[in-house]
This record gives sequence, C-alpha cells and structure tokens, in this order.
Amino acid sequence: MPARQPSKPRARRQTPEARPYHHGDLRRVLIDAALQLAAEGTEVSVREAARRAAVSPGAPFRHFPNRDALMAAVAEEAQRRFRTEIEMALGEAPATDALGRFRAFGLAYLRWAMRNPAHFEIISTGRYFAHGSSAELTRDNAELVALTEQMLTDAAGQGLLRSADVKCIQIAGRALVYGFARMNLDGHLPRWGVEQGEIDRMAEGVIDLFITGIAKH
Amino acid sequence: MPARQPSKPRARRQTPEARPYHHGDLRRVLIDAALQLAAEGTEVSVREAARRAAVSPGAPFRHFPNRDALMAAVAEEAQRRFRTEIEMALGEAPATDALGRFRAFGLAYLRWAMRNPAHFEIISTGRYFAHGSSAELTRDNAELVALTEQMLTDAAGQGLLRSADVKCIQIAGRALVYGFARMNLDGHLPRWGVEQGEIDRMAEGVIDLFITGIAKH
DNA sequence: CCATCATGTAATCATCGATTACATTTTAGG
DNA sequence: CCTAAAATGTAATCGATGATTACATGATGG
Repeated sequence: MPARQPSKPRARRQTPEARPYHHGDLRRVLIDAALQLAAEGTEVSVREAARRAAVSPGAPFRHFPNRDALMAAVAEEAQRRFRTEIEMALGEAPATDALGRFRAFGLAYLRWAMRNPAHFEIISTGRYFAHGSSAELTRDNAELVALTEQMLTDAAGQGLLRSADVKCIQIAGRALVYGFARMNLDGHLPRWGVEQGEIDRMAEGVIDLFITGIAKH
Repeated sequence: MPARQPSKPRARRQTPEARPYHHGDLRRVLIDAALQLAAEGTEVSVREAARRAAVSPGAPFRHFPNRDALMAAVAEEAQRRFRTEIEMALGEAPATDALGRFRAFGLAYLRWAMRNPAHFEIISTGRYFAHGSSAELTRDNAELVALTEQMLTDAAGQGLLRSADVKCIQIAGRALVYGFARMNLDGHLPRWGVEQGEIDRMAEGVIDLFITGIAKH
C-alpha cells in the first residue's frame, strides 16, 4: 500500500480522509463487491460494484474488458469456495467406502448450494457469461466430473452397484443434486410442499433414496 | 381485458401500405414474438418484441403494465403447451399401471424440455418474473404436483414401491427430471460426457434407473 | 530525475424499461 | 346516425446500464 505524498500535489483534498488516487486493489474489491451483491440478491451490475468500491463507473473496465469477464472472475471465486467445501467433506470420508464417499460428495454439494444460492447460480447457469470463456472453471468442472466417475467406478469394482452402467448413474446423480439445488434456487421447493426448515432433511433423504436405489441390496 | 371480435374486416386495408392505425391483436402478436425471440436464443426485450410487431416502443405498455407482465403471459402460453404435451402422453398410458404412468410423465416432461429449452426456462426460472404473480401458472403447477403425488400414492397402494416415503420419492423424481432438463439448458450435458445425439437415450436411461431404484425388487 | 505505463476520472453513446402528453380509431348511448 | 368516451398507438423523454474514448494522475524503474 503506497503512502500518499501530501507534500507536492496541489491540495485536491485536504480533508483527513484524502484517499490516494489509485485504489490499491480494485480488481479484488470489485469481485468481492459483486459476490456480496449476489449474496444480497441484488442484481449484479458493473456500475453498482463500482459504486460499492467508491470508484467511477468506468474504472472497472480497466480490470475487466467487459461485464462478462467480471462475472467470470466472480464465478471463479465462488467455484473455489465450492470446491473447498467439497474437498473438506471428502477429506473426512473414509477412502475405502466408495459409495459412502459418493454420498458425502452429494451432501456437501447440496449443503453448499443451499447456503450459497446466489453463488451457486453464478457458477451453474450460463446466463451470466459463457462458461467456456474461463479455463479455470472448465478445468475445475472436468475434475469434479472425473472425481464422481472414479467414485462410481470404484463402487462398481467393489460390487456395490446394481447396474453396471456407471455413466447413466453418474448423470442421474448429478441431475438429482443439480435439480434439487435449482429447485431451491428457483423457489420451487415450497410449491412442492417442502418448507424452509425441512430442506436440509429432505436433501439428505433424496440422496439416501438415490444411494439405496443404485446399491446392490 | 379486451375480448376482441375481429368480425368485420376493415375497408382501410385496400391501399397496400396503409396499415390500420390499430394493430388488431397486438397483445397476442407480442406474446408470439416474445416466444419466438426466446426460441431463437435472442434475449427477450419489450422493445424487440415491439420491433417485431412493427409497432412503437411504447405500444406494448398499453397491453402489459410492465415487462414482467409480458413475460408472465409468455410463460402462461409456454406452460399451456407444456401441459398439452404431458396430458397427451398420459392419455396414452394405461390408467391401471401407476408406476408406468409416472414413467410416462417423466419421459414427456423431458421430451418437451429437450425440444423447447427456451420455453422451459421461461416456465421454470423465477428470473424473468415473479412466478407467484400469475394465478394461472400457480394453479397449473399445483395440479402437476398433485398429479405426481397421486400417481405415487397409487403405486404405493398397489405395493409397487420399496419405500413408503412418497413425498421424498416425489421430490427426488422431480429434482431428477428438473435437474436433467436444466443441465441441458445450461449446457452441462456435453461437459458431463453426454453428446447431442445421445441426449434422448440418456434421458430415458436416467428415468428408468430411477424407476428401477424406487420399485419393489 | 524523468519517461513510461498502469490506473482512475469525466464525458459520451446506444439500448432498455418505463412514463407522459398527444393523436387516432373504435365503440356505445341517446 | 352522431357524438362523446374509451381504447389503442405514437412521439418525446427519463433514468439506469454496458461500453468507449480522451484525459489526468500517480507509481515505477532506468
């Protein structure tokens, strides 16, 4: 953080809160502001993020070529937090029980999605920006895909699955958690008779139903 | 609510380019234009719909108090088409086989969602407008919820289900099809290894996996 | 010490949703 | 019929937004 030089420059602002002309780390602050806007339910706009950072409306474009690039950076940050949650959950699951790990994965997925709906939406929907434009997001996602496939392949190898069609099970599992998370996000759960306080229990019930369904008796 | 009677054609139409000052049925045309915009992937804006209807940018506001009201009307139209598809599918399913009807429902749901992704999105996501603002949409949806519950209750009554927790099965089933439809919508399927030509088959596979999982034996 | 580059500001543009004042057409009542 | 009111479209305008440009300022390194 460079200290300002009050000696030379013409006193553009003698008041004690004279901020330096340069912000310091505007890029970071803009991402955080956008994340917070999303978390608040406010629609994310470049100008509003700039406003929160107490900076002119054009300033963000020095750090992001356009709105989509800002949103991509926001999504990358959200995705990082998401992955952290997943990895912590898997770190606590016994490495030997493939199906148990698959279950822990699903629970962590839903847990995070329920608690961070706006961030989950930014990650998941392609509306805010083209997902393919972020190499980090693409890579991260491929790793998660590979991870679930590995867990199911292991489970199949241990003779835990009823069906040998690992890919179909993988897609179905992903669709299940994604669908549940989006139902929550899109406000469908109340309309389907799931009250607020009931959500976490239902998330677990749905996952266990699925695990039971694919497991060999 | 103008219930129009287009009984008498206007003589003004003689001159080729002299269009009538009044549009005729602008409301209907705007809804269709918006539906088409969505189907094309173009973002739906009031102005663009007006442009397609060859009408001034302010004209739509004579028929809809705001953008959300237009979107709600569009969603109602889309929902009507969706329901038609569902009802046709159920009309062909034997009334006695509750689980078979449940399956047919899921297949019709996914079939329509795969072929009308933009319309499905308008129906399903709450971003375009507040779903609660449309009584028709709310009622329609409640009927579908009740319908699935009935099918599952029947199946349980016939001793076809492994678990007695009908509600959990209902939510899981809905999450499954909703999640699959949204994965398609959000462009996730290719990233999860499901190619274009494979989608229909995978949709069926996912549903059958679920049915097998919840069925006794 | 100074030249260069990164970073922020100010002004401006086009688009969009929305509102208002006004014009035109349709329709209903006497 | 005729005319007054209601319905419907136009034109002009507002505020917010994403985006671009010219310019000002401050940081950095040779």
